[in-house]
Formats: sequence, C-alpha cells, structure tokens
Amino acid sequence: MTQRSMRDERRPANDGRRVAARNRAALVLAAREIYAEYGLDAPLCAIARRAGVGQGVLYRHFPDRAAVATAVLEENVRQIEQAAAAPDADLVTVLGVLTWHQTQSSAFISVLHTDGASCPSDTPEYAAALSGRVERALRAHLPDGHRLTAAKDDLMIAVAMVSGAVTGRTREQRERRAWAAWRLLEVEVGPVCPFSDEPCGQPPLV
Amino acid sequence: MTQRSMRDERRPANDGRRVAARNRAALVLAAREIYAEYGLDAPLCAIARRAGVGQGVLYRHFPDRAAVATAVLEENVRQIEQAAAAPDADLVTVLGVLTWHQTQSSAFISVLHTDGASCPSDTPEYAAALSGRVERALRAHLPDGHRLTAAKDDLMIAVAMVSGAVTGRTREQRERRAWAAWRLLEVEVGPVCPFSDEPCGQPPLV
Amino acid sequence: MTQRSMRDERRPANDGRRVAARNRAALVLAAREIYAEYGLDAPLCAIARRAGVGQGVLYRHFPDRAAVATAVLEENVRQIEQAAAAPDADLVTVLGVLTWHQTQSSAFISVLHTDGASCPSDTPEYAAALSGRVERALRAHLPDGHRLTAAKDDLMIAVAMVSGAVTGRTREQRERRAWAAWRLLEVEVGPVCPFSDEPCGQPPLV
Amino acid sequence: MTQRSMRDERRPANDGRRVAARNRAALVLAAREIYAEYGLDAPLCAIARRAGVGQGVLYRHFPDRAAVATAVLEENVRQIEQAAAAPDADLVTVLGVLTWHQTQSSAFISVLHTDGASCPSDTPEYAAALSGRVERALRAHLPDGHRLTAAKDDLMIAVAMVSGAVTGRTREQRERRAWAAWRLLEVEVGPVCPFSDEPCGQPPLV
DNA sequence: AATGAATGAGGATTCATTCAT
DNA sequence: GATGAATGAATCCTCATTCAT
Repeated sequence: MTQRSMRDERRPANDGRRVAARNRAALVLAAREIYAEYGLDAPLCAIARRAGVGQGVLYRHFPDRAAVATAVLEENVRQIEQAAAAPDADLVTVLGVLTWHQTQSSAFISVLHTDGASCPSDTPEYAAALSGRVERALRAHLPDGHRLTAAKDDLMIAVAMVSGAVTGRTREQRERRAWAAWRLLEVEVGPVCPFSDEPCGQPPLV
Repeated sequence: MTQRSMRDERRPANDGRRVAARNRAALVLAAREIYAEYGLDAPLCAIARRAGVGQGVLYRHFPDRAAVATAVLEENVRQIEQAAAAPDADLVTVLGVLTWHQTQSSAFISVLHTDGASCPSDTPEYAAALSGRVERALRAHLPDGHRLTAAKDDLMIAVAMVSGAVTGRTREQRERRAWAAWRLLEVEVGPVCPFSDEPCGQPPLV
Repeated sequence: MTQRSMRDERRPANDGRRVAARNRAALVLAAREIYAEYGLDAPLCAIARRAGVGQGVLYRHFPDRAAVATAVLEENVRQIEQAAAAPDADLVTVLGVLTWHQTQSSAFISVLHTDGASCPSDTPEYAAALSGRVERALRAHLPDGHRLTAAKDDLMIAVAMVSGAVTGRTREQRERRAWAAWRLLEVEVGPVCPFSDEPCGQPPLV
Repeated sequence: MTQRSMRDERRPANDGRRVAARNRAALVLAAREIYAEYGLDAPLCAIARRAGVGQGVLYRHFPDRAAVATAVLEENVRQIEQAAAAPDADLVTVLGVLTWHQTQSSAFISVLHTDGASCPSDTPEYAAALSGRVERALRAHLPDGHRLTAAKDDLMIAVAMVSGAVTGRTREQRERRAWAAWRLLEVEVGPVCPFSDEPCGQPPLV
C-alpha cells in the first residue's frame, strides 16, 4: 500500500479541479447575495468570506472586481436565454424571469445598463454584449406591432425603466413596483418567478 | 531675502467671513458636478478640491457626506417647486424641469428614490420628505383622469422609471432616452430645460 | 451730539480693556470645566465655545495649549497660597483646599507633577515653580517631626500619591478616595472644600 | 540589472502565516515601548512603525486602540499573577513585580485604574476585571491584620497611590519615588524587578 | 479687540491586491 | 490550488493655528 494509493482513496485524483469549480460557484453565489445586500461596492473580502474561501481564491478565479460582477450577471443572462429558448416560452414568461432578476438585485440591471461610466466594469463592450443577449432573448418573442417595437431602442429602454422603478427594501415592495411599472408601460408580465423557491434566491439553471 | 518677504504667499488666504456663503455655494456646485461625473460615492476631497477650498471647509458647512448630497438635492427640488409655482406653470413644464435634473445627474433621482437602503443619507425621512415635495409639485398640475392618477404610486413610479432610463455618457444621449421614456409612458414633457444654458449646468433660481 | 458722544454713552471708554479681562477669566473658567470633563487633551475650540468667545480670543490671551493649562493651574495654586496665608490657617485646612482641587480635576495635579515629559507644557521649569509654591505653602504649616518631614521629597510625593488615588467619575467617589488616601498616609485633612458651593465648581478667590 | 533581481526587496515581504504570531508579539512590545515613551494617546501608526509592520497588520490583530492597550496590560497582569503563583512567592515579591511595571510605564496603571472615563478602553468592565485579577494576586499574600486590609478598597488605593507617585523621566528617579511611596505607606516591597535586565524592558514570563 | 472662516497636517481606518507557505 | 497575512494607498475626519474683516 503506497502513499499514492492512500491518497487516491481519500481524495479523488482531480480533487483540485473539482474543488476549484465548487469554489467558483460558491463565489458567484456569495457575490450575488452580497451584492443584493450591500450593493456593488461591497468589499471583496466580504464575498470571499461568505463563500467560505480565502481571498486568494477569489483572485484566482476573477482578475478584478468587475469580473466578479460580470460573472453574476452572465449567469443571470444565461437564465433569461434559457427561459427564452424553452419550447413553450413566450414574452410574458421571459419578461417574468428578467423581472425576477430585477427584483432580486438592483445590481443586476445597473450593470447591464452601464455604459462604462458607472464603474464596476472596465469593459463596457462586455456589458453591451450582455445587454444585446437579453435584448435578443426578448425580441425573439416580441410579436410584430408590439408596443415596444415602435422604435429601435424602446425594448431596452423599457427594461431600464422597470429597473429604475424597482426600489424598496423588501422583496414584496420591489415586486409590487416592478409590476406597477410594467403595467404603466401596458406590457403584460407573467408571475414574477417561474421557479420554485430556493434558499438563497438563486433560480436553478432551468 | 527674509522669510518675511514671502509672507504674502502664506497658505491661509483667509478672505474673511463674507466668503463663507460663496464657499458653501461653490461646494454645492462642485458636489453637483462631481456627483454627475463620478456618482454619489465620489470622495469628498474631490468635491473640496473642485470647489477650490480645503477639506476642512467642506466639513464646516456639511457635517457629513449625506449633508452634501442633501444640499444638492434640496436645491434641485426647490427649483422644481419654483417651476410649479410659476403663474403659467403646467405639467409639461414642471416635468421638463424635473427631467432636466434627471438628465443632469443620475445621482439626483437616485437619492430621491432611496428608501434609506442606499446609504448616502442616514435620513431616509428627509429623502422621503423631498420626494413628497416633488410629488406635490407635480400633482398640483395633474388633471383628473390623467394616466398617472390611476393608482396612488403611479406618479412617482413613473418618475423613477424615467430615471432608470436615463443612461449614457453624453447629455444628448441622456436627453434622448429621457424623452423616449416619457413617450413610452404616453406622457407629454416639454423642452427638457426651460433655462438658458449655463457653464456648469446649474439653472438659475428661476 | 457727535458720533463720539453716542459711543461713549453706550460703551465706556475702556470697554475693550474690560471685555478683554472678562474674556480671559471666562476662558480660564471654561478651560477648568472642559479639562475636568474631557481631560487635558480636550480641543481648544471646545474651551473657546464654552467661554462664549471666538477661537481667536483664546489665542490672543494664551500663546499655546500649555499656556491655558498653566493659567488654570496658576489660579489653583494661588488659591492654595491664599489659604495658607490666612491668619487662622493650619495644615489641615490648606491640605483641604489642595485636596479639593485634586478631586475637581485630575488635570490639576497631573500638570503639577509633570516633569516636562507629559506634554501639556513645554515649560517644565514653570511646572516646577508652581510645584514649589505649593510645597512652600504646605511646608509652612508642617510641624517639626511631622510624618512628611522625614525625607526631603516626602511631602510632594504624598501629594502625588493622593492625586494618583483620585479616580472615579463622580465627585463623591473621588472625594472618598482622596480621604482614604490621606488616611492611609496617616495625615489628617480637613473638610474637603472650605468654600461654599458654586455653580461651576470654582471656589472664589478666597 | 533586472527588476527581477530586486524582487526580494519588494514590499509585501509576506513571510507566511507563521509570522503572524511574531508580528502580534512585536506589536505588543512596540506598544509597550511607545506607551512608556509617549503615553496612551500615542498614534497607532507609531506603534506599527516601531513594530516594523504596516498599519494594516495592527488592525488585523487589534480591532481598535483599546485592544492594543488591553493586550499590553493583559500581559503585565499575567506576569503579576505568575509571580503570585510561584511556590516561594510572598507579598514583598509580588508587589515588587507590580511596582516594576509601574515604574516602566505610567500607562500601565492608568489603564488599570480607569473607570471607563479615561477613554483608552470602551470596556471598563475589562479594565475592572484586570484590576480584580491584580487585587486577587496581591490579596492572596496579604496576612490578616495587614495595614492594607483595614478597609475593602485600601489595597488598590495604595496601588493607585504608588502609581501617582511614580513620575520622572529616568527610570532611576521613577524607582526611587516608587520606593519612597511604599515606604510612606509603611509597606515593604522587594527589589523592584526580580528579573534580569532585558533589552526592551519586558520581563520574561517567569 | 473679537470673530469665526479657512487651512492643512496628521491620525484613524478600510480594502484591494500580492504572495509565502 | 488554497490560505490568509501583510502591505500601503486612499479616504475620512479632526483640530491647532492663522488671519481678513
């Protein structure tokens, strides 16, 4: 029985690999929570701490502060795209997922609308890319002649408007205001979250 | 060459108490500019520097960070009230002044909509008070049966929505988006700024 | 009726002189109170504010921080000397006055015992001079063979010891400890304060 | 000559976590010296500088100014307790150790006697606890009928009295005055320091 | 002679980032 | 690959001191 065999028994060969992936996921989740709680300016060490890892791990996975925010947003956008790609998807549903994220964290959309001016990302192009992905996901379900097809920018301006309306400390308050905003825009939006309730407010990857 | 001969260049440069009011105004103006440029989290020393005064002067006039933001917002709100109180005022005009401020600085409305969560003020009550003043100024010109009278919160939610839509680095872009937002809400808004153009973007007190 | 005559009617000719003296006294009194409350490190502006004068006045009367503390101490020492010079004075009485000051403000004796190391005064010689005056005032009433005549320094060491014992937030606590300290030294001390109670704790100049 | 060759001189100088304990000890030692030299109000950066670490390290180990002072005092008290617990300990010896600390730094006892009024600690309870530990260490060796058992507080008042007497810039002067004080109290105290002389004045942990 | 505004140095504190282990 | 200690720059804030009025 060699040293090696013992090691294998206790720790799978690619332990490091697996742990790394787990850590990255934990960091993104922690960032999501911290951002929702303290905003995008929250100290990075708070994210590492909540993720239960050292600060070095955060830097291993994300080169800078912007990369963390971006990773969270990326995940959100992917969920919206997945909702849009579902066989039975329609505008009401996809907007529901989008709106759910808006009510979860104002950070979400604030990054999306950033033109690079508002600091969190040095990469306005990337923000624009994400914004474009959201726009495509939504537009795929916009019937011709829909209110939001009148002018080229109307769709994303409407999204931004709803983001602006979402204020308030409690989730209920934020949802109520999001709905009210869509109503003022005369756009129908489905139940805010099509997912089951989860502990940390993160919808499963559809 | 005595030390004495350099006396005139000495630091204090105390221009007497007449200047105090001027300094305060300079600070508010500087804060307005800095906020527009860097957001509400900009370092206070940047405001003092732009105002051309020492940091101590800032602290003499404003006990804390919130007081500075509040002074700026207070001024904005007063201008809106004055526009609303003008003899020939109508909703279109008052919304124009409001919107002008929204396009000047996203900070403006972000404080207004703060529920005390977004920190800049420890005094959510005061933010609420200011928000109430804006609401009253607008509502005085809302005809019965106006779109925004349907539900109690609709008016200020609409204001928040426009704030959310106002993104972009250039003033033109921001104005275009603000107008587009009001159009989506089917609310008519007058020329964005009823004032003549000024160097620092501060409208005269009507 | 000239300008001049009006001025004279309202303000006595040497108004400035009188006000200056009044201001100086107010400053010393304010310093005494502030020192008792916040210690010798209290900001000078607090003293000026309590005295009801501008900060400039403080600097007109006292060149620096040490001068203020010194002025307070000087006054204390003078009171002790006056008590010692009274016709019916005895050690018990003089120690009573000294002890009263010790209980009023730990600052009192801390300056006295300073060897120049503890900052408040750049003038250790002056502190020594004041200390000497206290010593002479006391020694004049020390009978031969008194406990505190054994060694040259015993007298002032005993004073310092009582100062060290005087701790506590309330005046009562401080008085109790002062008495206990003298008792441990087997020295009799009279009623702590031979003066009537005054609003600000400052005994009249005997 | 590459940048590379200078790598070793680079700032971080992170010697790994092994050094953390060493740094903490260096900070406590530096604090002890700085306190003795400049008093408890000395700037924290002076302590960090003398310890040869960045200011951040100080804050990592001690949340606030009080924690630093407390750590120093804690160490002193532990030494007194150890002296009291030694098999051949007697009052004379334990008082010797106590007195040695008093002559080392007036800060030592000033914290101990603080009632929470003199600021260094927001935790008067902790100061009281330490004071209690010293008292118990001493009282364990107080024979019945000793001078200092007459009243409940006499023991610690006597300690405070000696602290008050310890003034002077040189160690010799301070020791002489401490002895004189104990003599006036008619309490016998052993050789001031039972330890060998060390560079920084810190006795070994018995 | 009084006032109180302005200055600016200095101390406290926080955090992003690096890196030895 | 993970850890978390160390660094130090940056910001906040306070005050002693000066000086125009």
